[in-house]
Amino acid sequence: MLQINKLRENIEGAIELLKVRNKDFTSEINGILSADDKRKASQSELDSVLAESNRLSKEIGDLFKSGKAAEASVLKQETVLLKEQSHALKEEMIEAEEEIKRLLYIVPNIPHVDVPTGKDDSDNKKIDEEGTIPNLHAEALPHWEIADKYGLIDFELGVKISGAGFPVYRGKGAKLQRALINFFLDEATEAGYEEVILPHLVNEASGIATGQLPDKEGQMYHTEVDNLYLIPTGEVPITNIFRDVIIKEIEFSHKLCGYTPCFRREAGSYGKEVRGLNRLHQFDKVEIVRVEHPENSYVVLDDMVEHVKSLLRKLELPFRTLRLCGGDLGFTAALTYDLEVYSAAQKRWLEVSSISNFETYQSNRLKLRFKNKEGKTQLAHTLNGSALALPRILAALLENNQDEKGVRIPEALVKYTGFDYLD
RNA sequence: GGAGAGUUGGCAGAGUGGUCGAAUGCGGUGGUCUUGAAAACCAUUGUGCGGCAACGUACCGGGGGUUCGAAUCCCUCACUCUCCGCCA
Repeated sequence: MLQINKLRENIEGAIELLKVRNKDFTSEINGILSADDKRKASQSELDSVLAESNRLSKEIGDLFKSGKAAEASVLKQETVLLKEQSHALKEEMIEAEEEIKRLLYIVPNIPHVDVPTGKDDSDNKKIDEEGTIPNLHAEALPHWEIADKYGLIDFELGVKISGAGFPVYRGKGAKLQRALINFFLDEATEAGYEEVILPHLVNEASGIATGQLPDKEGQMYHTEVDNLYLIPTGEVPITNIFRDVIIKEIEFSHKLCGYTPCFRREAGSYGKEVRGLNRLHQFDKVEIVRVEHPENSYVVLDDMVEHVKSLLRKLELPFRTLRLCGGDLGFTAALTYDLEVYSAAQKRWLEVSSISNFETYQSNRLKLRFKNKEGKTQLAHTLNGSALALPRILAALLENNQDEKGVRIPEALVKYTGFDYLD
C-alpha cells in the first residue's frame, strides 16, 4: 500500500501517474488524506486526555500512600469524565484508521513514469525480440499432442485424480520437468541467489503482507479447518521471510530463489486459452526475489530481466520482452517486464515470466525496513520475477524443437535430463 | 488427539497492581587507552504515532475485561515447549 506521507509530498503527481491505469483515484486519495487528518486530530486530543489521566492516576497513588484517602477519592471523580472522553476519542481514531486502511487497500501502486499508456495486453510495449522462430514441418503438432504421442504428460489421468488443470507428468516428461527445475535453480544460484525451500501453505498474515489478501481471495485455494492458503506463487512465502524485519543498510542486497509448486483456482478461465499446459491449477515455478535499497532497485530490475533472458537464450527459445502498459500492470507493481516465448505450433506468444519492481508498496505492508545513514528506518524496495514458470516453457520446447521423428532437447538441459532426444 | 508449562527489548533473563519502556548479562554502536588489535573502562543502544522541538502517547504474543492506575489480576484466541498416544 501507498505511504501517506509520500503521497502528501506530491498529491497531484500521484493522481496524474495513477491515471495511466485508466482510472481516476482522486476521490480515494482525498479520502485517505482527510481521514488521515481526522486521525491525527483525534490522536492529538486523545494523547492529551491520556496525559492528564496518567497524571491524575499518579497523584491518586501518591495520596493513597500518604494516607489522604478522602482527597484521592475526589480526584477519582475527575478521572471518570476523562475516561469517557478517551473512549470516545479512541473510537474516533479507530474509525479514521479503518477508513484509511479501507481506501489504501483499493488504491494500487503508483506506476513508474516509464509505464506506457494502454488499455490491455495488446498495448504492452515491445522492448526487444530475440531468437529465430522455427519453420515447422507440415505435420507439426501442438504440445498437448506431442506430450500425448511420446507419453510425457497424461492430462486425462490428472482429471481422474484431481480435475482439469492438474496434469500428470510421466517418465521422460517427469524427468524433463525435474531437469528444468534443477537447471533454473542452478542458474539462479550461480547468479548469486540463495536457494530456499519454504512452506507451500501460508497463513492469513502472509497473504495480506504480499497483497493476495484481501483483494484476491478468490484466486487462492483455502483450507477451511486450519485457515491456511495454498500459495499461488513462491513470492508469498519467500517475500514473507522479510515481514516485520528491519535490516541494516550494509546488508543489502538480499537475493533469494526458490522452487515451489503454485496453486491457482483460475475461476472463470476456459477455452483454447487453457488448452494443454497454457493455464493450470497446479504448476511449477522457480521464483527470484530481491530486497534492495531504493536507490538501486531499477538497476536491479534490469539485472533480473537480464538473468531471465539468459535462461531463455540457453534454452534456445525465441522470446520478446514487453513493458506492461498501465491497463495490464498488476495492482502492486510500479513497473513490470513480461517475457514471452514463441510457441511455434500454437503460433502464440506465451508469457513465461513477469518481473516487477514493487518499490515500497509491498514493503509497507510487510513492514520491511532498513536503517538509513541518518539512523532512521526507511522502507526497502522489493522485486520479484519468475525464473521461470515451467509449463509454458515446456510447451514451447516441445513445439519448437519437434521434427518428424521426435523432439530435440536443448544442449543446456541434456546434462540434467540424461537424454537429448524424445521419441 | 490427551495432560501440563510457557510467550517480556537483537538474544538470554528479572519483574510485589502505582516510582516499569521495563533490572541484569550478552550482543551492537561511539569513545578512552594502544603503533594497531584484544582486554579493560566510559557512554549509548526498541518500534509506531503526534510535534519544528521540548515533549506527549501507545506497545511486555493477539483481542477483550476489572481498576483512579495492569507486563503484573480475570476471560478468550493464537502460538511455542515438555510428557503420553499416533505416525512419514
